[in-house]
Amino acid sequence: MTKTIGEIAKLAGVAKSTVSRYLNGGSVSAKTKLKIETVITETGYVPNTFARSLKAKKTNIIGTIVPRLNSFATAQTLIGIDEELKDSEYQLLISNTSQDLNREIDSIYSLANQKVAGLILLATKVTERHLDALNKVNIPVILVGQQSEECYSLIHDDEHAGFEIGKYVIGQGHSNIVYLGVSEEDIAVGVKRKKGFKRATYDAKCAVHFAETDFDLKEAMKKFDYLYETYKPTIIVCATDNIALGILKAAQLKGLKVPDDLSITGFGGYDITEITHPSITTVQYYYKEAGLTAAKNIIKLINNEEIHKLTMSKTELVIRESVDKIR
Amino acid sequence: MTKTIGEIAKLAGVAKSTVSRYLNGGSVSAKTKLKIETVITETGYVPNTFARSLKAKKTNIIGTIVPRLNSFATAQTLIGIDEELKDSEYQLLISNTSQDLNREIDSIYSLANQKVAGLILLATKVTERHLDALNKVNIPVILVGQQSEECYSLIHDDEHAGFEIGKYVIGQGHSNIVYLGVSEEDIAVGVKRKKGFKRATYDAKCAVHFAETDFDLKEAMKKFDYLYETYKPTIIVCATDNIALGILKAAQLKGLKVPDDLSITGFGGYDITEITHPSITTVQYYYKEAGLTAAKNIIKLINNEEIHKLTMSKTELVIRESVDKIR
DNA sequence: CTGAAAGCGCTTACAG
DNA sequence: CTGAAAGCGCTTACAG
Repeated sequence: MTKTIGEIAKLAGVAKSTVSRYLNGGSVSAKTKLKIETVITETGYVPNTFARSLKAKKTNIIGTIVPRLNSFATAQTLIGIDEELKDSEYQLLISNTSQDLNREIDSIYSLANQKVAGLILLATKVTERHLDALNKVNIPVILVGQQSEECYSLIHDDEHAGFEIGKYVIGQGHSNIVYLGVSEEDIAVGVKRKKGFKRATYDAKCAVHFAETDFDLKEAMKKFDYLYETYKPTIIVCATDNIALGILKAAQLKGLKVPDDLSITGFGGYDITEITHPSITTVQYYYKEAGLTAAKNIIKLINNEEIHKLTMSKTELVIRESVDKIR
Repeated sequence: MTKTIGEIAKLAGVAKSTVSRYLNGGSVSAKTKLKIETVITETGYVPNTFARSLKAKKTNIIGTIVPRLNSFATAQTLIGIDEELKDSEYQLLISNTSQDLNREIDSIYSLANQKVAGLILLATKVTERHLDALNKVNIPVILVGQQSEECYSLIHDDEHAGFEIGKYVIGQGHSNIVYLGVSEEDIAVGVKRKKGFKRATYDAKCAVHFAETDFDLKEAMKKFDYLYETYKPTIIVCATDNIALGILKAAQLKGLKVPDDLSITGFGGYDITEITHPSITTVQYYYKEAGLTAAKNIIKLINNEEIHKLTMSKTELVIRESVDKIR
């Protein structure tokens, strides 16, 4: 059924090597080119990827390692990568790790073993083991979401995002604030967003109470009562939209009116924050665009073109209904 | 750097074919087995996938074609598949089509060309072209979400789901109902859910107005005003949670209180329906479990084991806050 | 520009 | 149980 390069060669009356050269853009005369072209379209010939990869010792696959499949940020980033890659000669291979660090490391080696042309790593944390693995496999890599001195990285401007939220919250007159962040192990979400927020609120005469939770919505809900009762804040600034969603739900379950009784903000710009009632004031992250850029960059790296060590994706404050003006 | 089977053979003092046999579970004596084992662990040898696939003319890849990446249903199904496959000898390859029918067909051929061992197709529609392609490529296939006589299928019990919602809505005393469905081109969502709902409401003395929208949340929002003004329903039964989310938002924007002024239901059991205020009464679909089962089934097919032509995934009514009791 | 030959790293009958 | 040999479908120097 499926043809080989040898059969194509025979049908076209040329040598295998000539067909191969035609396929790979080598020098072929106009008329042999035509002959081969005809045969190929007639037969619907498609080269065998394995044979090709075996010889060439590389593939046209871009491996993308993601921590989870069911996240807005992941999905959008993947969509961006996919969009950029689908019309290129590269193919996207997605490897999910379910937030298991070991699987993440394993995936690096396993994808390298499959001779992927490049690697995009949607990172939540960059450990020594990551760096070590990336070093060993020695293929082009782009980190997305976290930054490392030793890698090409694409990050969102978390600190700026935090700063914008901080400025806005102060501007709305809030002076008793809970900042509900996440562990500082996560540099982007845990450290930088908070840092930007601190910088914006530092000079203002306001109390900011810092608390921590994880990325889980339900966990945030559980934390709500304690935070609200302890600090009686007029606003809870949440380090992710997901956390904000949890706080919103918990507040509403308690019978509070948002934003009249309590204001809430998030980070990320997940679609759903526009749909809740009230809609949530947040900072828009451009995940899809980041994916596009990451894909473009990895292709450049593969082609030995220069790219910046660090690419910054912008963020933008989106003012909606969940923040009250305090007078 | 990376070793070949030949080097392993030399180090172990045996022939390549013996190493190969060891690798593939052929008969090898205990002591040669030990020798080879030692060398392999010492060297960290990993067989070259391409060489293997080239010879064997097949891979251990399960291709999964998805219509979109940013959907709760897709994500959950993929998580299920991934979970089942990650500890097996098979690898998951995800191919996104962005709801482009042509890309869907292309993906079938392209994955077949890559000699995937099996194919899982998260289908929204099954056309002649699909069947044709599936037929031609002649590899094990499982359809998920839609059913076809000519394929192994795994579907959710849409009709039952529709029936349950219908029974519940009637039981709550609603008699002026809008059923907001989708195009009948989609058998599962457009036809079966409605059919079940009709069956449940047929005998009741109530008015059901059938309307249609697409899968887009914003589109549903746009439809709201007309539906509400025209029919003055006490409830809008939406064919997906996404549509329900749109209707909920539109109703709230109009200043209606849900469920006091208007009740709303969905289908799917998306996480977010639990978080909205009010939470949405819906039918829980078990996407992740469906993914697990699909993966198990495709492996059985690959191994020439028997499976049922049709597997039904159950659905379950989840009563929450968005439906009022009418007296 | 074109072709013959070697080789990529594995597996698979076939002998022994 | 074990090994030598052929071959999977391609690409890549090397001659011409």
